[in-house]
Amino acid sequence: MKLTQIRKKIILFFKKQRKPIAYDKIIDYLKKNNISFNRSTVFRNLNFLEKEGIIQKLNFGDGISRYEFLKQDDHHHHIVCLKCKKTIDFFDEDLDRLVKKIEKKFEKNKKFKIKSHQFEFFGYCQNCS
Amino acid sequence: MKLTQIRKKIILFFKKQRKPIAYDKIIDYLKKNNISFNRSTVFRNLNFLEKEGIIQKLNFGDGISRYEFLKQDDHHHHIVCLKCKKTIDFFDEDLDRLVKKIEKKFEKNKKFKIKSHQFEFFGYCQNCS
DNA sequence: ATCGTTGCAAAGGCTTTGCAACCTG
DNA sequence: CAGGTTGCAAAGCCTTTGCAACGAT
Repeated sequence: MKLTQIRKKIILFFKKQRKPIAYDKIIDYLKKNNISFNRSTVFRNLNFLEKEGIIQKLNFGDGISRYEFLKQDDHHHHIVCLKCKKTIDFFDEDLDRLVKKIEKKFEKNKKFKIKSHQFEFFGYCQNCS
Repeated sequence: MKLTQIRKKIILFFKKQRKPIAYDKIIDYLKKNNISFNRSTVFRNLNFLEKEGIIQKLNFGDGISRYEFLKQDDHHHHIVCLKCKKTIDFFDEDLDRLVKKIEKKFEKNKKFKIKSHQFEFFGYCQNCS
């Protein structure tokens, strides 16, 4: 992986934020910091970084792709405000255990090779409700 | 709600299928059955039927909206094949209980009013793996 | 007859692509 | 220096919208 200028900036932004970021927030950031960019390049980098496992694509059901910096052993889920899109991370040990159990069951019974899952809650945060 | 010709056909299709259907599958169906349609009208009906709670929008993380006929007391989740997009429904009582517990916890601690959640598994079905 | 719904055409928003030029390693 | 990466411009999708005409109740 080549560390081009724009790629560095994007990775840095993800590292600093450590939360789900939509494409247009990245554009805002680049503009605000007078970093020259091209939209295709930003998209290409998002796809690339996702493929490399550096960021993770998230999907809050509003048609907007968000990405989040991915640390190892950092499995967590999100609670997403339907209005302001603020997110809270959460991890629940019981849930994790149960999910693993369910996965095993389906690999066995339905011969379905489970690769990933998405689990997010939606609602309204204190400000928005 | 007016039962126009096209709306009837779309609802009928959802009722017959009882599984997640993408927009273009609906178009295919209408074409195959020589039902005249207009793309905007199909979209408008999908939005309308979702708003009315007749169908439910699903989100499998591939950027394609899928909709599924919604029965009352029919809460279930999906296991989705990453390749052919075939889905298996599943319902797990323990999971349901745990989800409710988690929701309560977050409403209390984080003052987050939970409205919905998405929980889907992804992997490869027997044919595709 | 009313008012929700449709068809049409156009546009909007997000994302991808081909190609030549460029820059990183 | 080579091959990955970028910039540009264009196009591809999916989806929405304004408006006049239509049709279900």
